[in-house]
Amino acid sequence: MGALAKEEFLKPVRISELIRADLSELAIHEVIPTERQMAEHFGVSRVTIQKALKILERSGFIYRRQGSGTFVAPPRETHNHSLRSFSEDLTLRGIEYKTTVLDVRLIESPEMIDTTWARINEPSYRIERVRTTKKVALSWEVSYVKARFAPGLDKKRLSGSLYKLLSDNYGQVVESADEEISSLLIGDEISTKLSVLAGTPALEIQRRAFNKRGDCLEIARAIRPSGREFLKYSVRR
Amino acid sequence: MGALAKEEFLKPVRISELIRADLSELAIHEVIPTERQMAEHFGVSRVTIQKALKILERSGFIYRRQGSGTFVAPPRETHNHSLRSFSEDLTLRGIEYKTTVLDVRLIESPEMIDTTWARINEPSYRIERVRTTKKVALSWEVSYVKARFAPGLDKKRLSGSLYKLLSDNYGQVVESADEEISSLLIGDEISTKLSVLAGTPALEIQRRAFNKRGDCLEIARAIRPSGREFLKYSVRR
DNA sequence: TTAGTAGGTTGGTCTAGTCCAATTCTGGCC
DNA sequence: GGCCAGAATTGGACTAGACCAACCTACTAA
Repeated sequence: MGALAKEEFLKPVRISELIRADLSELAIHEVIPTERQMAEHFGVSRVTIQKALKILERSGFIYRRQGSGTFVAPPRETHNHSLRSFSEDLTLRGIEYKTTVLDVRLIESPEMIDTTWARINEPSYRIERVRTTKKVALSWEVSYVKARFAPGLDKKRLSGSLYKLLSDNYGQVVESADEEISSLLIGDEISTKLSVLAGTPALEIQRRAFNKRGDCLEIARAIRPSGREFLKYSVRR
Repeated sequence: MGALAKEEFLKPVRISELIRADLSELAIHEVIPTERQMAEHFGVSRVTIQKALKILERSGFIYRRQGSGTFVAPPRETHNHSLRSFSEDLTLRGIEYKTTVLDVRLIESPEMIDTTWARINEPSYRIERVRTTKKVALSWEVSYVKARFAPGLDKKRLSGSLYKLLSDNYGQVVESADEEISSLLIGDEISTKLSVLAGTPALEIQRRAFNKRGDCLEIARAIRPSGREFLKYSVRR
């Protein structure tokens, strides 16, 4: 503790980052300092340390055993799976891609919205896009974004992340999403748009994205031809 | 608090269930009692109430706004996605199915384990199963379970949930799992085992399951022909 | 009417301390 | 040497209380 500046902010998240940085110095299954030691070291209460350790435990960096101590967990390939839009997903995986906007349109009358995979009862923007790398077609996507959450969306640049745009321009943060995944064979229409052979097996992903209050912001459907491309999920009880 | 029996357990989880039961009486977006009121009502501290509400918030039943209150969230179709084995998944969705064990075998020498989707370096049980409903083939699955975590596994009944068996008989609880999903066309070998036409599009799911300490208990691969069957995921940031 | 301010309410966060349960350590006994 | 009982340690869970920031409302002044 010593004579540290009191102005510093040491929330559990911050502390968990500090602890996490030290973990790399330690061997797998090595014990780390006790809660009480850390509380004194960081000059905070034990509850705060417990929250920091809880974060690291949920993230799979440590595991804990009552009566014995806290230990460094063996590394895992996909540590953190968080909610990502399709483009964020690609960016994170280091894949360079190009987004082509095929169509953006405001559909005023709800009955004209032709989604078969989810109902939407209000004016929405329909965004049709294709993502490609240098040579390979990655995905064809249609999103419906409710117009009241993003007025004037058709005037914006849609070649980047849709979620980032919603957050930066409209304060609408996607908090959770349901996804349904199925497989299908690519038909004629999409095969030309993606420049792949008709009959190629593909993943079909249908997504509904929600903000904190449970409002559905977006529904989307994506077709991803599978050239050994995987969707990764990490789930826990 | 009064003269309540001290033996009762009122943990945050229990309280969250009590609150959750009352939610159905309320309208969507209706405000619920404040933390302080609930703390007094249940005779616990405010921190405990906060933990209970945190559970409900994460599950999507309520949303909260600082300075204003806690509110009932609109219902969502898939509220809780938790980690399930393939069979738990089917049971929860109310699908009656039959499990046929095609093969169970202890593979003593690691180099004989022929997984192409994950490395496994120690003796393991290989379990090959097929799941069917009355008429439709649901999935073909191969699991490798490390033998040191489940000695004598081949003597057990494998027609139920593998995770339940690991938990009940060996104390090995699956805490988290990585899944990779891709699509493929069903080939000759699996088409006969599943009684579907070769060339049918299908989902390919590869799973690695871990206990709390990060030990990999099981790796598995499943093929699910897609007759409009969906895999559902719910993700949050 | 309108704009602005002050005060009370509510969730968000943290502290210091208590009690408990699981585990490990230790010392004595056979 | 081996075993067992008790002490010490560690994480788990909870309490009571404090302070803060966002929010809402009601009153006030222009």
